[in-house]
Amino acid sequence: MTAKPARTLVTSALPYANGPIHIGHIAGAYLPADLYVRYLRARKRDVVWVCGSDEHGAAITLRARKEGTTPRAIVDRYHAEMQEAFSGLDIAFDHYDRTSSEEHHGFAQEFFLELLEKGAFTEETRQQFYDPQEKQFLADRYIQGTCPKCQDDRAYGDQCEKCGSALSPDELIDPKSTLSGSTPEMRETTLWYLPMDRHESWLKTYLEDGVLDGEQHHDPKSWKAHVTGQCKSWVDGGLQSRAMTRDLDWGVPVPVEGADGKVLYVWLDAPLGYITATRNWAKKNGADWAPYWKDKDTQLVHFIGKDNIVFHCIIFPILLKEHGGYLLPHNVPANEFMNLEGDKISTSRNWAVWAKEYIDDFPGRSDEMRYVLASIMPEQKDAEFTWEDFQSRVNNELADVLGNFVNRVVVLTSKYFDGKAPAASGTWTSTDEALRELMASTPGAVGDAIERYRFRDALQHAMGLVRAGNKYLTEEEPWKVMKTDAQRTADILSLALQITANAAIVLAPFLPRTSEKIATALGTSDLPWDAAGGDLVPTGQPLGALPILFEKVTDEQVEVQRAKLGPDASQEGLRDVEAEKPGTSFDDFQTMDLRVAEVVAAEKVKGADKLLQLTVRTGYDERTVVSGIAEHFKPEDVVGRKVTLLANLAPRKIRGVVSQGMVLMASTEDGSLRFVTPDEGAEAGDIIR
RNA sequence: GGCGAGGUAGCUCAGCUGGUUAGAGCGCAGGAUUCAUAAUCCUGAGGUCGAGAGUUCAAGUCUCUCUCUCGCUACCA
Repeated sequence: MTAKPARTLVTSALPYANGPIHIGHIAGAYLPADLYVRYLRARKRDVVWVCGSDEHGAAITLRARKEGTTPRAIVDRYHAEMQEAFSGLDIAFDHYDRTSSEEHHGFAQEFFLELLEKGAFTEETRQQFYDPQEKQFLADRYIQGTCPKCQDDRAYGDQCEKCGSALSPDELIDPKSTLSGSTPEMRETTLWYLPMDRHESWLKTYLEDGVLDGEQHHDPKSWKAHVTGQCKSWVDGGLQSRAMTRDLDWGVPVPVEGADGKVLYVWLDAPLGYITATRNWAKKNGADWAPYWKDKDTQLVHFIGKDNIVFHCIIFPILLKEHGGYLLPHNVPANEFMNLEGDKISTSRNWAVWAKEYIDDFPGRSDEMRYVLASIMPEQKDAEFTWEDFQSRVNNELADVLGNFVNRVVVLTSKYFDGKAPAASGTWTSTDEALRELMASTPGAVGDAIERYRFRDALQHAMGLVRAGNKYLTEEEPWKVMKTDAQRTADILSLALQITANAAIVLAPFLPRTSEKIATALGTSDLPWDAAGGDLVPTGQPLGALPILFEKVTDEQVEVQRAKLGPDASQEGLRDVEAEKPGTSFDDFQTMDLRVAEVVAAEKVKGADKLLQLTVRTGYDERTVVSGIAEHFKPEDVVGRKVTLLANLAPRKIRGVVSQGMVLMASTEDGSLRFVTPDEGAEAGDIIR
């Protein structure tokens, strides 16, 4: 993109509406987009930024069931909560939409039908069980019946757990739906697949050379290495067909006769939400949405986290191109992940800094969090947020360098020139000239960095101007010069005021609130980016009030925040774990044969990361058990241990090895495993009951 | 197991197409200074650029092997 685009459409990943927003989300896809868009707006470019809640998918229905409520209630709650979190951090979308809206359903269906007409999908028609009561087709796992081989009456549609034989649903005797218990009927159904292998050739050119339809589309070197790298590895590895519909009752219904109980796959549904959002933005603002998605001189940029790369760079582009008429992304500046206090961010372990809680605890201090996240943004590798680092950046950089600089300038001007911008003589010393050059070049440096998605670098440039201002004041010592030379003092402070005004402009994308406060203190409300680099505060302009820009973060505040991490203490030991399974019977329990066993040998299964092949002694035989614990235990750690064995589990071939039983493990909150070990004195072969 | 991205000063990170003594911020040590939110400024110490081998007149920067971290994926739940 050397030529300036006529307009830019920016999207941020649609956050999934089943949990609150934390700083990892913010630093990944929202703050960078916000910085980029604020900058473009300041440059008076035509830019629209859309986002919205992703409200479909199985995870939401499961959560609703667990909480005893409806999917609608879940998404309504999080839709509201997420908007609050974003606005608390001044993440200012032009439009924030949601995928459960009527407009989106209508548009997504229309889009799907056009793709269908154009033959973008391959159709596979087959007989599948249908639950008339639940009005949906049943995945193999949702059907239970009697195994034709061993007559066990709890065989699933894909496999009998008792004898281990692989089954297909129609082999089952007396099949039942596990959803309703009713007898399913066979119906003809169509599945739609996206055959991605058809698209390998143009994708390769698009990703590697930035060429699309024979034209230069974007500069591939401007893409981040990890984005291009991951995409190329997918395409080179050969693309597979991917199902574009799911059997679910919560989502965009497939708009085809006889497709009851089928919805569009979320990865078809969600990115189309970008387009819906743009349409709704246009409707709201009396604008035309089409140029933003269809005109060749529009630039399309997707901000996402690294886990979404393939969908935005491969699958969505395929859909857009197949449909025709739509633009493909010109850049996808995906960020890596943000870690927290030495560990991964985890919603379930409450190892996160929640955007909403931050604003509750630090009201009005969104700029501080924006600043810190921008300075440590995971642009090319994973980054780490710690509260100590937060404190040190806020105190040393924002309060001491920026806040104090502005304060010095305003106080000196008030003291010596009655609070009005003094008149400069017009002759500058070489020191002055050097500083004026930096002032002139800083907006360009900041802007270039932002346009290349180098936000930390941009912030460094902006803060560099402030640092230079501090140095200038210290070296020129206006408080001494004033005693002998009022005009020279006026020159110094005049320049310092221009530096302050320029800093307010280049920092505005990062620190919108602070920038406004500085403008007010300089007696103006209008500091346009296009005037940056030169003199912005006219002679004689009366200065306004300057509040303390940044309070220091205290050690106590840091401690409070750190103490909040991890399992919630107020819950008094109650954990947020999976709901209990529905009741079972004593008879059912009796079918399981649990025994104490001793591991006598262990080795890694070749070609598998997670599997250990164990030889266990039961007291009456020795057998092989394959266990998925290799990531947590080395073979030498488990030999000699007494374990709990589910002895009568149907044998099953795993990675070429027949496993005769299962070793019971406790799964801890952090995802690691512990053996269920009998107390001292229990011997191999002891029966557990 | 396959693939991708990383591993650079105590900490957080920059280092584009290979080129003289490897950089920034913080922290640390010493000094200057007082207009200012005990703030600011200067100077300094500090790195065998994950390990090993290779290509080259020259490698943090290219090639190969190994190792660790993160992600995708497979096998697995």
